[in-house]
Amino acid sequence: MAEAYDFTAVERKWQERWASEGTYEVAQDDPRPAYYVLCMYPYPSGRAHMGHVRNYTFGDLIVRHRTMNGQAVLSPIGFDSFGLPAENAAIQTGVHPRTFTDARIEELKSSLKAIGAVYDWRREIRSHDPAYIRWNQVIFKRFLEAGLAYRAMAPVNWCPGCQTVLANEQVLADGTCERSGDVVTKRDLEQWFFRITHYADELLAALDGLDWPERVKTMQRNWIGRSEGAEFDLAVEGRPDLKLRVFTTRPDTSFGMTYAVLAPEHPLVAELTTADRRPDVEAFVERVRRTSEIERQSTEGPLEKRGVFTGSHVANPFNGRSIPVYLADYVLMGYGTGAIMAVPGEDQRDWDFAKAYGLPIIRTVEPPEDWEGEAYTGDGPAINSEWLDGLEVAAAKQRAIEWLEEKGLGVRKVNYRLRDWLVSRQRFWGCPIPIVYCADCGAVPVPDEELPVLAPDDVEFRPTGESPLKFHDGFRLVKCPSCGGEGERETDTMDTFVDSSWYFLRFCDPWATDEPFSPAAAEHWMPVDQYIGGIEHAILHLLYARFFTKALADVGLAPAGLREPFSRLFTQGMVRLGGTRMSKSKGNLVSPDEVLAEVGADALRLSHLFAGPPADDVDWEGVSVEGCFRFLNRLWRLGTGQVDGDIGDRAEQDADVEIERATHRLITKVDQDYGRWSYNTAVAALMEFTNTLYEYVRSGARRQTLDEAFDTALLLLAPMAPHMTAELWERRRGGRIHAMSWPQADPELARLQKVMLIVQVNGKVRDRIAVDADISAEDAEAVALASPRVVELLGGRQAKKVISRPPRLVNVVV
RNA sequence: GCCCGGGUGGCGUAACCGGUAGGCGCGGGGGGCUUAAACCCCCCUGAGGGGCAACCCUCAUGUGGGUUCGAAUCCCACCCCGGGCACCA
Repeated sequence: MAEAYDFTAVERKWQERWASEGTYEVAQDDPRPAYYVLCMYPYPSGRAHMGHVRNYTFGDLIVRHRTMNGQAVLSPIGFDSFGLPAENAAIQTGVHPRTFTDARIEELKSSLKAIGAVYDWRREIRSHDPAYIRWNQVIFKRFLEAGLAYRAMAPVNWCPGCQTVLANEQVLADGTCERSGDVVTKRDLEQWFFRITHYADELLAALDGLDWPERVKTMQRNWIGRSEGAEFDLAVEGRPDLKLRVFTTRPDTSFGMTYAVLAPEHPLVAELTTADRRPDVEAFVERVRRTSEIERQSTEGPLEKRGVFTGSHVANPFNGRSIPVYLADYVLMGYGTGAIMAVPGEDQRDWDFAKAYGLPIIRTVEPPEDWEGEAYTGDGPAINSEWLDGLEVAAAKQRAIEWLEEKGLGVRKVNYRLRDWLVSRQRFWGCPIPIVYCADCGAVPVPDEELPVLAPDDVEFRPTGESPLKFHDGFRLVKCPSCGGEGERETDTMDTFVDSSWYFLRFCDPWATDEPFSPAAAEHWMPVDQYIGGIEHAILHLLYARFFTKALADVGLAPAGLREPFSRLFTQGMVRLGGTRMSKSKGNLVSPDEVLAEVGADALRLSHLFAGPPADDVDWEGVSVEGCFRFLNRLWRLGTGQVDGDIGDRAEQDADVEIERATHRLITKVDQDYGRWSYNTAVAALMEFTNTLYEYVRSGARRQTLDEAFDTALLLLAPMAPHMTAELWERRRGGRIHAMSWPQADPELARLQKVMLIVQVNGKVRDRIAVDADISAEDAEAVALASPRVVELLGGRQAKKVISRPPRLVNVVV
């Protein structure tokens, strides 16, 4: 029966079975403990790429592993199906984005099935599904009612490539668009925002309790950027009607302020500019306005050109001293009050500016004696600060804030770098914002019973860069829901990150028709126990989803106690090729389909798992598909009796007991590895074990021992290579391997009984002696000293010291 | 500049709590099977040296120091690679 493994037939057979038997469909009333595994909502870009395969292999493996461990595992999937590529395709080909998108979804679905990933397909979600759109719009309205959504005029990020505005999170540090790479410009537009800043403190504090990679948490902390300090007013000299409010994190250094600075966009600029300074100031403001955001953000450029004196002076409330007011491009209107007090002694930027403009510098913190730098930002006693003198920084801060509050001059204040989330997008292929504008009533929400607001199909896609909705009168011109007068529909759609901010909740109850999801279902499944995705979403998606979860709980749509969506997050590494990221534009894609055709799904999955630690990037060039394929075929031959050797029934001998013991050690090892995401070493252990079984068969095996050992290995491998293990199990034992219980190691059997004792002399290995695993320190020492090698090396000398660490090691020091 | 990761054979990786560095796989070499090749099976494979041999010795985990009986692992300094943040007052 020399039957080669026919992966094509076996994979098809089992994929059909898993689907037809509904193996991974779960219900809320399942008595087993609930467990929720989720891979990040994929954008349907067609056939899966290697990054997808890696991601979904991990996800699928966990689903199967947890199920074998007796849990009711919720494993849903859906498609983040709104977005620009479909709209761009429509402009190029005239095909409607829905047609385009649905075709891509089918491709991705068939890819997922082809790698053997299993889901509760009944729960599938698509963002562009009218039912999903409806609940998106309802959520928008609830946020609006709760004050968590609002419309405001603001200088916003405009991406000329995407022809839409972007959220701050979607603009990279270099001022380019996260999606298209175009340079983002600023525009003043009236747009819709979500008040994510309302949750700034909670979003920050709750990070501590999350089992997430520290790297991701740090990135979120930086992004939220909390800083504590004080806000207070500076009286404008000669203008009792004006005050200049500043924010500082260092109120303790206030006695050292020697000038103040406004952002060029500050509303008081005109008021504070004196007649003789006006030409210079206006020229400066004009120049800054023309400067691109990137240039302005860069630290480059001569400081002399980056500021200008206004001609006005303000009073330092701490000592009444008069200080000049400047404008500088490095002060940002969007943060704090858009104005600062400058303390060059303790802030390097202020120091540099003071040097450039010949402004005085007063130190208010005593630097260490060996201090050779310029501005000193470290700890130390206050100096030159009257009643703060001698206090350390933290105490001086508190004292200064108390003083400001006592005198009614200012308040303690916390500021965040985080801005509200701009959700308007001037695009067609997204969820319409359910608002009608009326000359009399203003912005009126569309009544719930009229939802969803759906984009019309009879639109023409033209490369004008503007949303076709703007030119579709049938869509745009409507009656005001409030007064019945002439109204105009909002033609902007929502950021697609809105869709991915609550899909994991909808998965709990995708059948709900009266609400986005039933709170009871969310209560049952949420939070997601294991979330898996790429590090690239560290800020964007993961921060938005956290905000949504809190906001939905607060508006009563989600359980009140549900504050965080993802208890545990795993961020897998990227798949690269030849050192660079695989991408369509680079033309360096390795298609999973080709690999699938050559070696099948199990070998492809194992290749990803074996390639290295899941959190690390992998270079596909170094991935050994062959090795995994060979391993599977070796396993197949062993499992189907195609290995030469002597297998018979007999009484148990020492060699058999050794195999039994090795089997239990394998269980311990592999089980541990599953628990710590160390699949590469789990695969290595299974390979090693298979090699051991080959030797065992060659040297004469006891049938029962071999079968138990082999079947245990199959069980351990079942989550990783589901097709072959299912087939072998059915042939050998009958039934479904994935319905079996996860093997349990017998600790007594797993324990080694004989160990190699390493004998060192002066830290160098000089002998190895087999000893009992439970040998005492004294016995180990005696054995070691009796070793001929040791006796020889000692040459009659007395050991100065003997370190005995049974059962592994004895070190003889002479 | 600051904050995280990471530098181990020809390559990808392993070594979990300071205790045999190199397990697994790739690649390479040798042998078997075969008319032949592929597949498959077995053995060898860090570098250098010694021995007829079983074996033995020395060196080796980015570099340089340190702690320790003992360091890939801990500490200090430095170099290189990857990632994040970077006028946020």
